[in-house]
Amino acid sequence: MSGILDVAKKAGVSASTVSNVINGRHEKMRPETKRRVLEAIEQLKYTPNIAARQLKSGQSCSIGLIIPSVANPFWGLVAHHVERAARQRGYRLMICNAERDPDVETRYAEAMLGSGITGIILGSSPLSFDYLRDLTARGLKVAAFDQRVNETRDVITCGVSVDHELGGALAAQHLIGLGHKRIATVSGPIRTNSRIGRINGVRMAMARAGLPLRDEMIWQGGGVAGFGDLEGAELGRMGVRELLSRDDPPTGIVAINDMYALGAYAGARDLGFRVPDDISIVGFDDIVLAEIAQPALTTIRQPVPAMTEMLVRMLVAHVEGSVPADEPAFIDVTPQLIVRGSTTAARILQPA
Amino acid sequence: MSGILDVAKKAGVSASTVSNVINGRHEKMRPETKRRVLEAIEQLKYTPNIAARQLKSGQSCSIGLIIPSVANPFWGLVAHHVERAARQRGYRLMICNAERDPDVETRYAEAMLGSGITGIILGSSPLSFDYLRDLTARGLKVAAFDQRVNETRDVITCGVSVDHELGGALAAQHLIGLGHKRIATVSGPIRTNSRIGRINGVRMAMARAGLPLRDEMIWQGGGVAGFGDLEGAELGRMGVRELLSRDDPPTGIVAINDMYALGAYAGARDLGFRVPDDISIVGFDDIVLAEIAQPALTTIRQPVPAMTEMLVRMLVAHVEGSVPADEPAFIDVTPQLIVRGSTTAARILQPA
DNA sequence: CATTCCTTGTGTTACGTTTCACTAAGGAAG
DNA sequence: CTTCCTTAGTGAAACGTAACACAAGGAATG
Repeated sequence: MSGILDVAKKAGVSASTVSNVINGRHEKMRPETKRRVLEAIEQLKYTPNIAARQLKSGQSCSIGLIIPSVANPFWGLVAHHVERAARQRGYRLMICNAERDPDVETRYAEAMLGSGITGIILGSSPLSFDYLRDLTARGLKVAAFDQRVNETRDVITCGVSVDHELGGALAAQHLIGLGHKRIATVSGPIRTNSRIGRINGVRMAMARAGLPLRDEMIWQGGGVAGFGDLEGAELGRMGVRELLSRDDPPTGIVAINDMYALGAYAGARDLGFRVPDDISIVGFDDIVLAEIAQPALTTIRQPVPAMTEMLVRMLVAHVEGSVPADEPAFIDVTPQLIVRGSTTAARILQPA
Repeated sequence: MSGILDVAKKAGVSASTVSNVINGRHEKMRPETKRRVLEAIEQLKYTPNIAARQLKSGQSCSIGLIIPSVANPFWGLVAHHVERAARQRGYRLMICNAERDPDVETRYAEAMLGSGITGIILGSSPLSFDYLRDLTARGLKVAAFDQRVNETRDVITCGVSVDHELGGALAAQHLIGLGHKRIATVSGPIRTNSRIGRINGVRMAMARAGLPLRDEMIWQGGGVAGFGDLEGAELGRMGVRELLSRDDPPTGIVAINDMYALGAYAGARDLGFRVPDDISIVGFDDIVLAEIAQPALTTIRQPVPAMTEMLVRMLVAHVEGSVPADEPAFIDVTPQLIVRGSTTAARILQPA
């Protein structure tokens, strides 16, 4: 493994000059010198040692992404776009999967900070960010996907989020507009701000239409600590089975995300209900499979490319310390209702 | 940011002793000393600087995973299990997404090697690994998911793979056993060993049954360089639409993976074909959604947890230089046919 | 009592890079 | 001729840690 000194010797210059070449300070030398150095680098197949560079400069040129659950293709899509946005700015992306477990998230964030990554994007939207306070106190910048402007500004640096309330409301309004009166929600643990927001949106829209969202219509399943979406589809299936087995089953379902919605399809089928004839289902996210599913899933789309672009831009600006003061730290984006085949008019005169 | 010297001063010992405490060489000191050091570490909230440690020791305690396409939940599952296996051994996992683009893969591998990661797992199974030869020459150990023992031993350190030929054959045999005679395959670019293997398996099984797999029944779509699975479902849809529009449409489809298979569902529906009544479809991988889909997808399951466990074990052994000579470098695992609802008996007396 | 050994540490160097102050050479201005 | 500026490049000091050789003090041994 050859170092900067070997290159320097071979090119007949000093290590400083080689460093200057590598780091693009070309104006400080003759073209001839630069050419010799580049040639030496080429011949020795020299690659800068990132650890040493980082140790010295404190910069890592990487950002981190902590994903709630790699099993949900939605987060795969997010990762894909975050990576693109980061790469455009010369940053690499380190992806970690924490299954929404604060302990695991803390460990990863700790490891990243320790390895010189000073900016991370957090995909989960926990109720409290207190467990990250130590890290942010030590210089970590945390950008939150799915976190709207709120009282946690001291620990969260910036955030981009779809308006979850609005999204939930759009979903519910769509069902209400189709004549549905008994609407239920299906979710895993409602212990993230995004989920609470979505459910609240449903509740508000229903309230505006004079329909109460009773507690027993908010189906909630799953374990206690660390809840990925690996089982999301399975939970959706269970939830719908249970809801449809009741005396007074709902005719419309708002699933907490598309994985739950696709699971809900299966749960409805298990009991002989047809989607959408017997039960209308709305998802959230608009993953690729939503369009492919049978029937194609009506869902609330999050504009992922735009969101990740903004988030990465803000995070990088903070990491580089070049954040414009007039730029808002938190940005809300608008979700969009995509109507497909999984929703239809409620049957008239449903049995009470 | 406090360093090892601050801790040493606070505990009244030398930096070496602190280092010994951190690295578990507890037998070299009195319990009392150790306690004082730990206390100082606690009070100062000291975390070792990973860059410095790595620079000094050359070890990074991380392995890398280069994923063909984060948009395919199958790779999400793989990432999940690789991460578990790595963590159990004290390694962190750095995940990168390269969309099967050799240039991107090279860049990421380069970045990882430069940052001290000497072992990576490669998810794609390209026809040639030559583009990695430079990296392996510089010390990178590459473990291949999906690569069977072959002539590339000099560049690939170890590998675990499902027997793709067998998997393809199982899929085809299943269809043949159900009376299907016109069987087609649907895939994106057939330019990985895994895809070639799967198609060959189909071909071999058909040949054994006296059925030729004609070239026009091997539908292949997609672009030229870098082909993710983001569009996998869409390609599956297109492929099946085209195949079913022919004069002599197939009655059975083997999709190159589950995403294509789910896309194939949509393609069949687009043309009014019912699955499985009019067309039987077999997938490959067994992603979570395979069971949820309507109808549930018959597919070839890869035993992901076992595969990742073995792969990580072998890779870590090589990285640590403690590889037992008797351990085989390449392991084949057996795929399993999971029969669900997307396949059924071919209609008797199909129109010629 | 002298020697050897063990325990419990310590001091120093090196890892490969960046950065900053500095300089040698050449030219322009006063 | 001197002074000053610019260009092109140098030298050395860090960054925070691990590793190795070594040392002080006491116990065991001959």
